[in-house]
Amino acid sequence: MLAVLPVRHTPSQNHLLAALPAEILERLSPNLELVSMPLGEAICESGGQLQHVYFPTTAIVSLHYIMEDGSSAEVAGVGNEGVLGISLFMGGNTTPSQATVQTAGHGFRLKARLMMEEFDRAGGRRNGILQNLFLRYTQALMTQMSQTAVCNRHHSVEQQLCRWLLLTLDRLPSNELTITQELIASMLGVRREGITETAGNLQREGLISYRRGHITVLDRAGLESHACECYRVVKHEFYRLLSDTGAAKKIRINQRA
Amino acid sequence: MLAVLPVRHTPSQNHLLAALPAEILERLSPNLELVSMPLGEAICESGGQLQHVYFPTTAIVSLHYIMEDGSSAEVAGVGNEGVLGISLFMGGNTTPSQATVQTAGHGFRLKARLMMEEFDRAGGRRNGILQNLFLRYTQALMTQMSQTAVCNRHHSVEQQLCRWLLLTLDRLPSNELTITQELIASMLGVRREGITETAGNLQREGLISYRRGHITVLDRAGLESHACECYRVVKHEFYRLLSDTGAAKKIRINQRA
DNA sequence: TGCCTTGTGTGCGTTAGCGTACATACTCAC
DNA sequence: GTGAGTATGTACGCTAACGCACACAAGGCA
Repeated sequence: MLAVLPVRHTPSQNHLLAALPAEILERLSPNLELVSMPLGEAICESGGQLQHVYFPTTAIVSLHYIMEDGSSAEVAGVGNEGVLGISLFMGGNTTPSQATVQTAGHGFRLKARLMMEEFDRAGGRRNGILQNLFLRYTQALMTQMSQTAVCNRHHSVEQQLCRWLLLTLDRLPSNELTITQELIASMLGVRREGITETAGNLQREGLISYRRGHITVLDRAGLESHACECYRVVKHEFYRLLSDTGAAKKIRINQRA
Repeated sequence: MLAVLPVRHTPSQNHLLAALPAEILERLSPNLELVSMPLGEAICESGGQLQHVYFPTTAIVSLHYIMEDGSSAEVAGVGNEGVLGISLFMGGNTTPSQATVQTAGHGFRLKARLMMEEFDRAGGRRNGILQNLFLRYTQALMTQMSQTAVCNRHHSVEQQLCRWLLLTLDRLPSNELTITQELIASMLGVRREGITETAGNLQREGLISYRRGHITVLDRAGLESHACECYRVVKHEFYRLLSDTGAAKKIRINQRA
């Protein structure tokens, strides 16, 4: 087996970091610590004082709530498009929901104190660019939560599974997700058997193929047509609020002007 | 008929405004415009450029999403504890969800520009006190959205109705809500008949009584015991993040120190 | 007063998803 | 290779909530 190459991990694999002006990113970089995020690990937000915020690069984290009777449901996901620990700069320092790694991978973390320094830094004519970006991300996250609420109310398990697969796929480099049906079921808050049946249908229709713990998306467009509008709404809103991956340079130019 | 007495309306009837240090509230007051918010009126956030933010005093506004097929569901409510138009300072300027007055009443509004000036104002050692307060409110709102998602997934219509009644009641001065079962149904995203049946049960148990368009809560504790944990979670989180109604003075003192 | 709109009550049959139980089939570690 | 442990497949009865259809009643307005 070849050695793992951590060299391949760079902060800009996280879109939020990548969208920062070079000046800020350079200032933060020395303090961005590469961490491995194994499946099932609890990331901050679980109750205690927040020590770090996390910027996933290849990992995906699920924000979910576990109820008194043990059942649970995801309210949103966070991958390379976002950041974990927003309750730090939102002022609450924690949330009632849990954050658990749903797809193992890596990410960068930043000490809470440094995050806050940067967040509170006054920028040009407005408050910090980072603050502006992170608040826009937070709004996009709210849209994801709202849409989850609506989706849970009105859409079928099949529609929801398709939505979930697409949202997850969008955070990954390949078209294969490594996850069990059991875990998907607990994210969606439905029975495992429901996922088995639905996944079977999707496979029969040639949209996906899967084997024990692995799902490969064969027909993305097909999945989209089976998904509810929620996928599009969330996607569109993330794009609208955070199409900064390309706009980063513009901001940088404005900043220097 | 006696004349309506708008004199009775003061900004501090809105808890968020009341929690502001006197200095800030005094600065804002001349620009706070008292507005009537009639049932069914659409409040900002519906797509266009945001002109004002709204601070309800006696009105209650529902944030909900209307789907392509016309069905809808509430994702959160905003009453005298909050503010409408957070997407202004969050940077998105609009949201995919709608905001509609669910209980007629009044509120104060503030021009978008003035809101932003105050939001971006650097306070003492940290950024503005107002910013801090409003971001904490936003986090509480996120909790409400998350919990709605979870509740929609797992809880019965009865549990949800109880939760909804309690949350609405907490925003009103009396124990009577003026609303039709039809409207409640569309908020919860369930059939009207489902509400009729459930409300009938609650009435039979002596928890509420109602007549055409009016519901009176008779046994608050009883309702709580029929509601799911979601009510408590949301309530607790609002308290944790915004128990500033009393803390306002403390902040003011700190500010002057 | 009486109409007419709007809200509420009730009764179907239908269905998606649940809970439970158990059978089969991968894979990984040994 | 073999077994243990975990993942997936399938079946069956059950229930909450749905969609629809219609009866009835309350209250505002003429």
